[in-house]
Amino acid sequence: MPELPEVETTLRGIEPYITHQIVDKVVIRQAQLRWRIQDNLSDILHGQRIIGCHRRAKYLLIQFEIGMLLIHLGMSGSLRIFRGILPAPLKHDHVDIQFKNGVVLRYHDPRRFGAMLWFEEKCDAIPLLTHLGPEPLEDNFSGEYLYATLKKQSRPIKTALMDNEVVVGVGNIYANESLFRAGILPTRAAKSLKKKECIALVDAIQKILRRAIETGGSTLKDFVDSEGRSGYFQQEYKVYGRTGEACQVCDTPIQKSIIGQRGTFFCPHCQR
DNA sequence: CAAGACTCCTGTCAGC
DNA sequence: TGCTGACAGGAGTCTT
Repeated sequence: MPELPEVETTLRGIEPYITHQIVDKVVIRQAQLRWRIQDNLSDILHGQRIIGCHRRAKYLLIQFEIGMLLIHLGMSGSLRIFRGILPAPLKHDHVDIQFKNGVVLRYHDPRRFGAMLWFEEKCDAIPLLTHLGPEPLEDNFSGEYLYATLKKQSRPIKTALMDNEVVVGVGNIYANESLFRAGILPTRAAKSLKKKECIALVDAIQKILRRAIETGGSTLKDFVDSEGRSGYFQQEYKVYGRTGEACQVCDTPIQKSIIGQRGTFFCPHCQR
């Protein structure tokens, strides 16, 4: 799935083209995503101007004067901008948002785990957004914060990292990679981490996410950014999907296990 | 209350 | 080669 770097990359890709633009219509070819897109979305948005685009966790928030369109890319979603001639929709091109100036924002999502929801209430009244923890790249996500938060948690550290109430935007791939870089076994009880380890872990998460954003961001091989280029962060995985391969640091074979129903990859020698 | 299982969906890949 | 089945994955929700 697009993890946070992909969502951020997507935001940066679409934002310049759609901010201040006025919606002409919304064409919905497949409304059944994770939740059904409401039928009258085109009526609601017709003639409405986008006043800003933001990201919170992996949610894209498209702000209008009368409300907000929340878009989640699920695990296989992508958004593309088209100007000029609009190509015929491909399979899984579920929604087009057409603007008065001719620009089209097209939503593509083969597995339909994504979402496109309209809210008229304020952000702090939207349940999806109210229980989210800190953004991983902001100052309030620190080693001290993580240490304090995990202090009483007996669940595995990897499970805690992937919990959006602890920190948002760390999905399975980045949880695996950051634990490897911090030298921490994913099975460790969260509360067993020393403050030093929490600091190292936060540092690893931030380095990996920043690097992924810099390189354009990609997790799934079919991720496509807003102009249709695919990312290439997947070339840099150290443990994810490398079961049996030699650890790049110590040559020990990478092991795989399942934690919280998620594939978990680690080096039993480098991670303690 | 916490932890785990289940759910949505389709493309991909292993196994026969 | 073709078919079947398992699997992946974010995150809300239901079950234990």
